[in-house]
Amino acid sequence: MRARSSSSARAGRTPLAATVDLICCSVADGRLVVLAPVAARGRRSELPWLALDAEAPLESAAQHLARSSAGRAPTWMVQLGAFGAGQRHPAGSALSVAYVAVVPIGTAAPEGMAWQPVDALDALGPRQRSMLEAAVVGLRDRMDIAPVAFRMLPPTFTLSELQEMYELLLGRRLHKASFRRALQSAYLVEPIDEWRSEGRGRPAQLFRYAPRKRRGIRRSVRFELLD
Amino acid sequence: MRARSSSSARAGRTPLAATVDLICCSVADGRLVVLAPVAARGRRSELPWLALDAEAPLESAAQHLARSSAGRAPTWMVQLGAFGAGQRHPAGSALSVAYVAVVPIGTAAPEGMAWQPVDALDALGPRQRSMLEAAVVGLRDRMDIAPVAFRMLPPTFTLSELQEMYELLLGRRLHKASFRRALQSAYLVEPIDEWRSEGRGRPAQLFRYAPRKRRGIRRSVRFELLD
DNA sequence: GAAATAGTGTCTCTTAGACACTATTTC
DNA sequence: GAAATAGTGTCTAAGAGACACTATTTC
Repeated sequence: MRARSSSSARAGRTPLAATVDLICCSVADGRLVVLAPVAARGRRSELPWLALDAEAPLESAAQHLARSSAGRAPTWMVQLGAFGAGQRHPAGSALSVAYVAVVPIGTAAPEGMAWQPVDALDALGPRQRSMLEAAVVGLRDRMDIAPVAFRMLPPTFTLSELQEMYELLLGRRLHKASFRRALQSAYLVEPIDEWRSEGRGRPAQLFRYAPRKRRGIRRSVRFELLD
Repeated sequence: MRARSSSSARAGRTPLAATVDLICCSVADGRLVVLAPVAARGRRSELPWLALDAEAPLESAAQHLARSSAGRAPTWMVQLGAFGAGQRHPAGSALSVAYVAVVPIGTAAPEGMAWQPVDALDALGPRQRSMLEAAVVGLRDRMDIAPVAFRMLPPTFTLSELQEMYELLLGRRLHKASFRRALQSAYLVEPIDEWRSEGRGRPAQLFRYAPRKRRGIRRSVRFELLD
């Protein structure tokens, strides 16, 4: 068979149902959590989704879905990719475009929705399970090039809070002095003239995310292939 | 408006046309090239695509499209994401799922197809142009975690060829000694008992891609945010 | 021998992590 | 003062890039 390319028949002959799905992440009780509608007892859980129509741009649809499920605009969002591939979806759609979004720690879940720890959200359908796994990996992998951790924090935060957020998302402990040194030389935060005392211990200075333009970050070649 | 989640209507009410699109890359004459059907004079160029139906898994559809357009199975392939968003597509589809694939240098284009330098493929439609740009960035960004450069080379190659491939994809020169040192300590290649003489100069030893399992690559935290 | 390409040894500078320390608060 | 948390200075080892060199081929 040689359908080689576009010289074949026009598309549109086989219309299919598609959705935009949302993995909206935040942090609660020191765990990564995801927004999901409260499921009835013993029923399948699912992630928020929206039927996609031909007119609306993907980004708008995702933004709209995020706003309506989280009750506020996400502080960061990115497309994860398309999922389909014979995996069942709650909407019965053939294709789903997944977006991962982030809202700051402490954001309340709207009526009918709840924050579920990502590792405790069992009863998901197969396709949405794949998406959730991709989302967790995706957040971790993008932390070095996108302000994921910052967007999960309130506008002002302490460096310890920032480090804890990094540790949570990366899933491992970090070295305090190294963390601060690297942060310093990246010109990403700016101290504000405010301190916060958290019970015992010396009060911590508050910082704000204020990235300064940096020219040409010239990474060296890295060979971290696993395959 | 509060459609909050899946509690709204079932999807499937608004079926739409979708395609799988392929950005199949290789190298020719020291440039990154992409596979495209030969366009008639003055006509729009386009990238290979395939109408997507509800049954076939995305991966299979992409594999099939790649085989039929390149005349062989790609040596590496990954999904780039979904594109739609009000950008026109040659098939008139509402949604396209893009895959970027790689075949080794020197692969001949099948009848009716041709290798076009990525920076010379002007007359693409808006959606496929976005995909092409995403593909080039995607290849570059994945080089450190996936064997993209290796898959663009024949099974055996010299270290100079490998370095040139890295330089081409990264778009910058690399330091020879550093490159080899890093490669060495990554245990990715294996010398074979064969040398190649390329005209003048000392013959180069041939190598094979033979990654050895490495446990826990523990990258340090990096802050390379641009946003 | 000259030119060209392959491949390596050494030096320096940067940086990540370890360690240990100082600083400031509550009890 | 003890305990707890914030924040820093210094040492060491690893790694990247620069430089210069050796090695092996064709002409």
